[in-house]
Amino acid sequence: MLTAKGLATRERIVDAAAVEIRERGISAVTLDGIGQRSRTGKSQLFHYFPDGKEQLLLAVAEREAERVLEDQEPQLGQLASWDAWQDWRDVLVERYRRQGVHCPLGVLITEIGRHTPAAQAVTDKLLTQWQQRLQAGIEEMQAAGEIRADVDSTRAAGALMAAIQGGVAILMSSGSAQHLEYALDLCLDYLRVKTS
Amino acid sequence: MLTAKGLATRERIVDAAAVEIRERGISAVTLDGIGQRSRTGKSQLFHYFPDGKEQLLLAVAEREAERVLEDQEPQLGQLASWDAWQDWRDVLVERYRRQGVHCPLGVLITEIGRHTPAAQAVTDKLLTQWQQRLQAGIEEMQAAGEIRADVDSTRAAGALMAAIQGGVAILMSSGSAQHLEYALDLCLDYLRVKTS
DNA sequence: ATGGTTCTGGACCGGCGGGTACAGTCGAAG
DNA sequence: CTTCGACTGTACCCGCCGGTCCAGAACCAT
Repeated sequence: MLTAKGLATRERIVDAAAVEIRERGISAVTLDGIGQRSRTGKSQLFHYFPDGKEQLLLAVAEREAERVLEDQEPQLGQLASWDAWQDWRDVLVERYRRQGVHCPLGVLITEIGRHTPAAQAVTDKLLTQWQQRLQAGIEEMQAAGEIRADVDSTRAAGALMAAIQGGVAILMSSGSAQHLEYALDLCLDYLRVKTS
Repeated sequence: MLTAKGLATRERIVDAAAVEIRERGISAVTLDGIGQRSRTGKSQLFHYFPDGKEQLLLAVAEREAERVLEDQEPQLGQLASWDAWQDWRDVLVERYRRQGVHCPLGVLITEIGRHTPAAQAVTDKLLTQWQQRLQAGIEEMQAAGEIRADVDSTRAAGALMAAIQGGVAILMSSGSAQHLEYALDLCLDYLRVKTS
């Protein structure tokens, strides 16, 4: 089992791993480095994560995935007016602009993502939840007559997801959030169109 | 200098590295593995790439970047009608659907991309060229009266780029090209809108 | 053929990093 | 205060992998 002290240590390790990934990049992350930053050693590390590095990295991925959605609250839950959508857009852009070049989640996924099913599940869950929230917002707007009824909300939400992911990908490699804004705004403009 | 034989060997090495990255993922790529697949040894490897692994990987990245644009020809150069746009879209989706989970370029960039300026330049060049081609196509359509004149071609082309990158990113982690299609189609629908 | 260059094979090295072993220390329950 | 499990520090192991070295084979020009 886990005592309070143990839990705190475990948390310190995950935090340290997350920071280490952000600052040095996934390929430069070492267990020793994580140990040093969290003021622990490999013995603790393997005590809390018996399966070693992979298990630890997975824990970090789960934590980061939760954070992605949390950072969009409360805006993501109140997409019932154009102002609200704009607010959400601004929060999202700002969040990623600040994060800048370092996308711990993306890096984590591309690194361990396609090999282990567990990591893949983390991505799937995040993407699905995110998209559902957007779709719910679109449908709310349709119910209020603000978006044409003939817009396919699944497709639109899916496109929005791709726009976000792509914008962030380009942000990571170029450092500019311009594409993210372009893509987001184009999607929103599309939704705002009154007549097809 | 380089003899014909040497050039062939060099090519074999780059090919082998590209395949190795596709099949095993960047983190599992080793010089020994590349040597084995290309029926060479590390001595040749360092003979043709004195700066070692990084230089080799960069060469692979350059090759893959060129291929990305080549694979879209001739469609990318003839975006002068809606049918042509549709053809381009289909070619793109099919290309990435076939490539499936393995995106050597993306992987390469996220791995060595943000650290070395040389690798960053490869991405920038690809993205810029690609976007310019799209923008030229949009402007051609505008000149022909097929797209509203008040559409900002730079923004639209940028959004299209983000849509593609995001769609591919999701394709890589989920295996489905659905999002890529949604995003592409939404952008094209947006361009097709007659009245704002 | 002969000299010089390019090309190739194979043995070697050094350190880095994930993982293990073990001997403790702490802390709470009885 | 004892006891037992959770917790922690240290030292160690070992396989892997990027990189080096050098001797020799192949190739090319004159």
